[in-house]
Amino acid sequence: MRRVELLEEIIKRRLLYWPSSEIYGGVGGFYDYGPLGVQLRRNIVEKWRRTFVLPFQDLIIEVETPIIMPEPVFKASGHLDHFTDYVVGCTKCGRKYRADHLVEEELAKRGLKISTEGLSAAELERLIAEHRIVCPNCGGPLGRVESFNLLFKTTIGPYSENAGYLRPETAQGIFVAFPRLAEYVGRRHPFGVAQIGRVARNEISPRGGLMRLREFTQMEIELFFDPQNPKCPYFAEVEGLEIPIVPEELVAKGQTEPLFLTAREVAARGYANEWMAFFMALAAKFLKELGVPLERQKFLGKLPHERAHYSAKSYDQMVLTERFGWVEVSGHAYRTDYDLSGHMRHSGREMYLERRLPAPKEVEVVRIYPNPNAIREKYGDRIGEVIKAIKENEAYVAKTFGEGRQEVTVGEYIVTRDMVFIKTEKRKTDLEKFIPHVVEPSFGLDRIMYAVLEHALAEEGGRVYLRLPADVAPINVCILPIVKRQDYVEIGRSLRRELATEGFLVWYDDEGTIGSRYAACDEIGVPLAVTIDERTPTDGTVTIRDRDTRKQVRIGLRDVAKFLAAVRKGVSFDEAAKALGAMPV
RNA sequence: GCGGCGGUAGUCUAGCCUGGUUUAGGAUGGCGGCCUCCCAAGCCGUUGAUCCCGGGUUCGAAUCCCGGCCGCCGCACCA
Repeated sequence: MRRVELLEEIIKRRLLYWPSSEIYGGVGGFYDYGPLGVQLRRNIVEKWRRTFVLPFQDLIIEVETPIIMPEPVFKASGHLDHFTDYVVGCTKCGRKYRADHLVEEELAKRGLKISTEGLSAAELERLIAEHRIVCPNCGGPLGRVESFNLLFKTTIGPYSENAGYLRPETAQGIFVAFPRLAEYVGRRHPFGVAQIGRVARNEISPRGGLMRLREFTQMEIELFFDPQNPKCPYFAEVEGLEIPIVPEELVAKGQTEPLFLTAREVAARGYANEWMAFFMALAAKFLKELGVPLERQKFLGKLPHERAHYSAKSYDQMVLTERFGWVEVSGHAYRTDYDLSGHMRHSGREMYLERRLPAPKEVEVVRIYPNPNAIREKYGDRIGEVIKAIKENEAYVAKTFGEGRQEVTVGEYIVTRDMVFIKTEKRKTDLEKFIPHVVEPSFGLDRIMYAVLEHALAEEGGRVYLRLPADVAPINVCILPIVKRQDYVEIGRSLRRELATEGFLVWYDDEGTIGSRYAACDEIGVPLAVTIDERTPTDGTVTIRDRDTRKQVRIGLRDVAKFLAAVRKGVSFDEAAKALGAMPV
């Protein structure tokens, strides 16, 4: 725990992050990020984009959607029903249980298999009373069943009945915009949509610093593909990468040790489809490059009852931390067509893509023809709009009536069966509609940032510093005149301005001893330090120092930017020095 | 939400048990200056604390009691 304490102290003192609303006592689960924290987060986000989005930009696009969405979205997504927990407490020992789980388990013990899916609090209470279920811990009587919804609720506009919710995942904004996004990519598939943004969950008890926040940042991709063709065109690029994986079947046996398989093996053994394996391989590489070695990562298969309501298969990417043990930094879910189907059902909007058949086939098409007389009877002059709405949702209308229902809502109109004629026609086509399936990798930025900090912490002798990867370090370089002398200071300040203009984050300091300034820079993970000394004013050279080895070389002032750029790109200190013809010190 | 422990300058911490020389002490940091030419050196000055909040006990509370907030640990929860 000593290392954890050292890290905590640096985080507080150097203001990476701290509890929000502190002067009013603070609220659990909310944190502010300071200047260094913001920069570190931004760099991690950019690295994520460089890993998951930019290389595949012909396939994966990026959007940004609102944090607040209206109630129907979460009705359709299942969050209003499934994001609610029913909790029941023992009146004697005070233990709390998930009411639905408790009822199912207790009745299962008595050989009664029932599903509590969709039951209300009152119905659960009735079951508890009926079957005389008591506290499994102490046998005491159970109290009232209370419901707890993890969605933050708010109202949109001045009318309180217009409910809105803070999104619990960025995904829904993407699903809801699916028709437009599909149009943007020319209705080709597969395609993916990335989103980085804030989400909120009203957690019962936030705990563990950044590990369980009520508001946090997600980096997600919804990858839409044809379930009949689950091939990932870029799979060859990752198939050799290793994935430490504990597949479901081993989790079920109680195994926690991962198998180290290549992405190819993971897909071949059916542990995940190519798309999931693709993202998992990239995720493992991403965390590795952030400083978390593969041996401290694993992808844990989720058993059916552990999965979210929308998921047919899930892996949690876990990393081993000193402070919290194994924590989930990303979730990889196979969401099937759950979300798009749900939104299609609730909104009436079509969520199809088309696949081309190898040979044209004759299909029966159910066509809908509006019955103007019947429509005018009910809607009068608005007949034009109604007909337009019916035409736009022809397939949906046909399907609904096909199921034998007598009315259907399209847009703001209720269309009854008598308002349309339904005709079955035969047609040749080589297109077939389908609702795409979705594979979703979802990353928690805040947790990743913590894991990165913990893994970066280095303690050597009396020295404590952050060995952050150069491309995520919040500050790129420190500029330090060896002493505070006017000509050194001037050179230092102008170098600072020059580098800043070129897009580097620069820390300038001319106060105190050089040793303590090096230490202060190392402590926040600045990879390089430039020192201006007696040679600088005469020959225009400076020394540049490597954070990890404290090794120094001498380069020309005009090469500093090149050196920084190389190191930020991943070139080692020695290689950068060699490439620029640096002189040993 | 339950139980245990904790909360003193930016940071770390002494004092609390045993209430009163404590205008709450130290270290480190910040700021100004001196000195300083390579890995947290020295000197001078200065700045720093709602002792978490509220209430109670008492002549007197950082200190004792109660409630709350926040944090840590365990249990529960984490769709």
